Amino acid sequence: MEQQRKLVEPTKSELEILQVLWEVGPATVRAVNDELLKKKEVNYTTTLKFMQIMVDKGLLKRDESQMKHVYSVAEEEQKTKSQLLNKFVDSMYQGSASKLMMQLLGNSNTSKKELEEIKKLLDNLED
Amino acid sequence: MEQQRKLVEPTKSELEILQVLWEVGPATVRAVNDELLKKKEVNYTTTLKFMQIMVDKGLLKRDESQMKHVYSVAEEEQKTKSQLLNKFVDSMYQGSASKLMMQLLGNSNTSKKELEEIKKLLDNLED
DNA sequence: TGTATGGTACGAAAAATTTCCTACCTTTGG
DNA sequence: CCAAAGGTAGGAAATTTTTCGTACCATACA
Repeated sequence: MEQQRKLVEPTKSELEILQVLWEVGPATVRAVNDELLKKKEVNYTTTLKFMQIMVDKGLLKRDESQMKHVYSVAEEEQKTKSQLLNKFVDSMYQGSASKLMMQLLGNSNTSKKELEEIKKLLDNLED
Repeated sequence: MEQQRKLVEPTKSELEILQVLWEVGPATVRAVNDELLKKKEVNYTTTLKFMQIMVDKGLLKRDESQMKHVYSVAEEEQKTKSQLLNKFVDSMYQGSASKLMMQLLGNSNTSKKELEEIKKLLDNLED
């Protein structure tokens, strides 16, 4: 049963699967599950079910030409991440990227090295 | 039934309530609900229930000395936001703030004005 | 006084998300 | 050919999150 367009939000678990596919590219359920297993206990059929649901929702595409179906993401990694980031900025910082930055800067977890990186980025952006 | 310490994650709905309390400060259920109503349809008792649950989870505190209980957040806004941001950066950008920045920069929603703001921030940080 | 109004508490229904059991199919190797 | 291994499909149970009905208490005021 095919589903609609309208920008489906991945759930927590679905996002984990997206992460794996972003990292390793198109893959079988087995491969994805093995990857997930490095982080937490999860049953093969559970992962299978999720990936089926995600196809249904339009989050993934599936190549069924082989018995071992190969799944890949339906949207580009950057597009999806950007959507999620936007939603995050909107809901947490009233859409203000610089407010988010301030948080990041006041954040001990953001290292000096990171800050240098960021400055470099901005400088390059001048052009 | 009082709950544990261990950094409870607010759910989507709980986060909405936190947002309101961050904005208006300590408030009654009625006040929070009225605020929520500006954004979406929501029943008074639903909001009440959430806020009770949140007290239980340790996300909110409650002053019961008056009949109209007054709720306030249990943790500082910045602390909570910072936690959530960290989790977001970790899960989406492998903990790299500069990766997140790049996303933000490549993002049409981030305006020139925002970028200026951010540069200013970083410059001030030099000291 | 007593009734309308507006609060809280509680439990349970409804919906969404997560998990897993079972049936069944295909491939592989002895 | 048969059994074992490893796939998919689908339904349904379990859990978590969300929603709401109802009971009950307090206050206000006609």
